Amino acid sequence: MISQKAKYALRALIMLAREGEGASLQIGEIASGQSIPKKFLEQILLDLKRHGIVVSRRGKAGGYALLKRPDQITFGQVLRLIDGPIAPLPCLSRTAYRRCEDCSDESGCEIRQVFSRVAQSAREVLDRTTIADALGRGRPVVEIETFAEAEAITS
Amino acid sequence: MISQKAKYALRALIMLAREGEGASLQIGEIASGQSIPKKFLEQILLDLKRHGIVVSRRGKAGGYALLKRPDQITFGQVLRLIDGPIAPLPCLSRTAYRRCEDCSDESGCEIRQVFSRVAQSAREVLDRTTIADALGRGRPVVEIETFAEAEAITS
DNA sequence: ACTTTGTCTACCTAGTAGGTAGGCTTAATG
DNA sequence: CATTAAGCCTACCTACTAGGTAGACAAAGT
Repeated sequence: MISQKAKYALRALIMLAREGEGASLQIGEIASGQSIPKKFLEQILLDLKRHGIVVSRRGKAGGYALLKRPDQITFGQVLRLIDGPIAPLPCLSRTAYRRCEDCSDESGCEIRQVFSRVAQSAREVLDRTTIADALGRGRPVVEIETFAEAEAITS
Repeated sequence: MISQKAKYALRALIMLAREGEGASLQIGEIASGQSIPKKFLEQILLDLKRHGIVVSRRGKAGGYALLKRPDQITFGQVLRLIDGPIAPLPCLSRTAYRRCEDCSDESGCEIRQVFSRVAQSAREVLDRTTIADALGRGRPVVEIETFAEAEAITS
């Protein structure tokens, strides 16, 4: 299950993207528009800002706007930065690999083998789908044809 | 991330399956063989028993054995009974559907649409792969379709 | 100055993960 | 029929996390 926080983050980004290029919204507008607790959203946006996805302006008439283009923000990125690794086992994460303590033979681990397929297909969706894709009734997801291309995205 | 408990359950089932048809093992044997805390494993096996996956015999020379055939026990079943729903959103679970509180229009929800693809592919793997599949060095039941997928498995 | 926005730090509460402890029941076996 | 070795059951514990709240401070527009 993805966290409430990640859902809020995605909803906020989608709302900002809908606003159009360069446009900004205030925390309060997003919060009431999406029924997100305002002070909680504050922390989330701050987090997105620290990761360079969004910019803010302070003071009267301040607010938040997207820094990256909607088609350059993937669900995977957002999810990783809010919820942590996507992989179902630490030993399968590319971005935050950790050995399983109790696993003696990683490459022979049957459980790992099965879940590696789950992880792979989850990444395939999440690292390819962008905020822009989610937005319109526009075309779903672009097919990726080469392995190199997939690698580039997954980085 | 799947829980430690689910991993233990799967490892115990795999070990029992390796033992062969009708054969039984004691909690202690499984616990030490797989480095699982014994009293914790006790609870897990009890749970598997209540769900009809495993049978026990009490008293001296007791132990546990598989009740279902290894090819009739899927990873999905085990995961659901230990960790709960597989779906990344409550509103996507088939076995434990729940509306998202704060979602006004479920069918139009962009987040749901994206994650439904993740859920779908996770189910595709987990509900098809059985303990028997995990066992052998034989390849899993599901066809391998993409290069990336093949990469992931051999890695 | 004053007001309205974002920023930062601290804190809170319920629930869960990952176990431990210990008494009770069942069944071989000597 | 007592002993002993297994599973069964209930209770409990500790650390951590999810999902927030609270409130003082800092910048910027008017």
